[in-house]
Amino acid sequence: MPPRKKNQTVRAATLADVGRAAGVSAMAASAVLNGARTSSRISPETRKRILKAAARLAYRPNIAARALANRRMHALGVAAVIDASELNHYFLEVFNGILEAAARHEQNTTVFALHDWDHDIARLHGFCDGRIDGLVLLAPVFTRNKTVLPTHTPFVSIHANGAIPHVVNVESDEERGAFEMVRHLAALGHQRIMHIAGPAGLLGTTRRLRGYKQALSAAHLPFEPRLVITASFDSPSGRNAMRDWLRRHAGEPLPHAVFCVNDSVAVGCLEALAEVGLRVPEDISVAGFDDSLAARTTVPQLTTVRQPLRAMGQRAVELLLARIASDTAGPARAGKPVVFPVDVVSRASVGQPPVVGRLVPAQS
Amino acid sequence: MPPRKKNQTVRAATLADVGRAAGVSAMAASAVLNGARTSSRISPETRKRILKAAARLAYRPNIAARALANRRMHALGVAAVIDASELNHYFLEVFNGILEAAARHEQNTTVFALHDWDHDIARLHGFCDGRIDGLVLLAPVFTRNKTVLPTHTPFVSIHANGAIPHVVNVESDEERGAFEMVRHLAALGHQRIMHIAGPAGLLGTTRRLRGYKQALSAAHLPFEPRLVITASFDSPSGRNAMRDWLRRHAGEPLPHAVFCVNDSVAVGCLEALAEVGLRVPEDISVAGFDDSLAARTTVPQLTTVRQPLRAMGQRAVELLLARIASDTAGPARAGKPVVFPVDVVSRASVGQPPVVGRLVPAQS
DNA sequence: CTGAAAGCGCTTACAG
DNA sequence: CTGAAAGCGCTTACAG
Repeated sequence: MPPRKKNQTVRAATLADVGRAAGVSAMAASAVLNGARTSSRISPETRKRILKAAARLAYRPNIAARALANRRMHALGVAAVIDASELNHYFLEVFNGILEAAARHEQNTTVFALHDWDHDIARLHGFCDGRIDGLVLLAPVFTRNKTVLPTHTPFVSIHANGAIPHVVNVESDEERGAFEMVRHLAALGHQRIMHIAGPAGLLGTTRRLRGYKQALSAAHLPFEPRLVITASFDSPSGRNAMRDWLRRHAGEPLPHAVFCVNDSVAVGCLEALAEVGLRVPEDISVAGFDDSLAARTTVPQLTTVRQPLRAMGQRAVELLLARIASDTAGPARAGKPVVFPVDVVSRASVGQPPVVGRLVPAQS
Repeated sequence: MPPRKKNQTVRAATLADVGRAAGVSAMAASAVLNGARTSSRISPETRKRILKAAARLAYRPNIAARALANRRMHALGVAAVIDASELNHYFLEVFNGILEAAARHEQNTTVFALHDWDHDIARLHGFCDGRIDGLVLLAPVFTRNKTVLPTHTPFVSIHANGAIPHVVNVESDEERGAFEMVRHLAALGHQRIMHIAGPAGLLGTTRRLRGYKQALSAAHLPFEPRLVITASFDSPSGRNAMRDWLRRHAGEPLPHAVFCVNDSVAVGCLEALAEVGLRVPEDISVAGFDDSLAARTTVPQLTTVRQPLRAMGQRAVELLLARIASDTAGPARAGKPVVFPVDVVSRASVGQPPVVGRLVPAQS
């Protein structure tokens, strides 16, 4: 019986090994292989010898050692809550942007999954232990008065739910997005425009509601409080909210359109309308916000507001790298958020209002 | 004018700093703060002094230094192609599982985004430079004969498209999933069951097709080659494939059901059917595979095959950690893939076959 | 119970 | 053009 191949992990080659093999110092090898300093200081022949030895030994620089010597990990962190299935698409888009930008700048990306921002603040501190050079906070929601962030690490946030001291926030013009959408609906002739708002107290909810109100006023449409209802950010809550409203208002005039706080809620809204036999957009139009994956897979596809999530992720990384390079964890340009524009994306869920006003169907 | 607050990043405190502040050696501080070795070797009072000093200085261990000393980064890598929007949901689910398991074992997770497995093999080598202790290959597709993976790093793959030497693969029983789905359709009375297959040459395509054929045969249904068409894994290709087929077979008997290679293709199939006025599931049933996000947002929702993606991600991490602990990069249990069971998830897109056989509608 | 020493693998000055 | 030395911040033996 042949001896079993053990295939034990062999110690990886070091610069010293390479130097020895090439008959030079580890230093010379360093200059050639990882040389920040011009490797022109090494003679061409020596250089070739070193390169050959490195190839033969399959030399790979040890990142930890380099990081220790340089005091830079060339790694960025991303802290996010990503369990909630409803945020998946949001996370993925932004995350892709982050990865792209990080890769372009030869930075690693480490992901820290949180469950709850307030609760996990200690873990957040734990991440800032030299393994990353800076941290992107993805949609952080700190509700406590004074949340203390680690001081030795530069931060950038995306869609922060409120200003965080010393942290630049990357956000989109949600208020304008809501405004444009509702203006779009009004321009099509919709007059009774309903809004399914998000949970109270969140910045996104407030901004989108504000845009809705302003657009109504700009279109000289009355603001009717009973046309504003509340949901969470997920589709079941959207479905329930809409279902509920329909039940209570049977026999009354049907809204011409519903502007939902996000796409998931809009999906729930579509379901509730389908349940009572209302057709979208023939009987009633529905609009969302986010342009998530869901927006393109519903039937009909959702008219919605698109935020340039990928670009926002990229921008966050660039801001963060600038912050790291400038070596300040402090308020480089704090308080001045970077705001991205948004677009209305027209799809099939929004059409003309019906010529003959419809009523809310009686429930079975 | 007050002097501008510069807020320069101050050097983070080290063990030496803490030791000095507490009047002990760095070593004593190490034992108390990061102590693998019982910190009982430090007297309670000293211990308290050290803890207090550490808190005052906001001491954080430097991960790079620790990694260098330990030769272990406590970090895992995940290499994946994640741009393709169609893989998003797949990636997210698995990734969540990976993050959970990694966090449970106090491991970091670093993501390496690839564009193409064959092409990026050099970058893959580049990642294995001491920054991670092991690497999860997510759905790798190597098409070259001999792909050489780095030798000093343990690997685990998920859904590898073919065996990779020395790498344990975590996969699901796709063949059985396809079999069960088609058997389910046949049991409902569907006889003419169409299959929209994936691109040729991929393992997933082959396995699902094989399950389809076996189920037909088990149900004593004839295998009709013209009922098998090919698409990619995305919905536009699914739509086109179905559209095309309908166009060519106008006036012929309509299939009772369509089993699609994945949910995205099923979404495209739904669209093509809707275009010609066919109702799902009244006129024809449609089934997918994957139970992706799309499966729950279509109208009607998709009957599909669920793979336990999250659990598979977790398992991959556990296998990888075992491999790392055993300190072998070699074939610990190579060649023996870990196979997860799959389930048929019943939703509204599959119903009874129509009592009166329908014909493929003539195209406008 | 505690400390001085050596080493992890790399860099960056500083000498030749 | 090249090398010996010191240091990044932590650990792990080894002495007291």
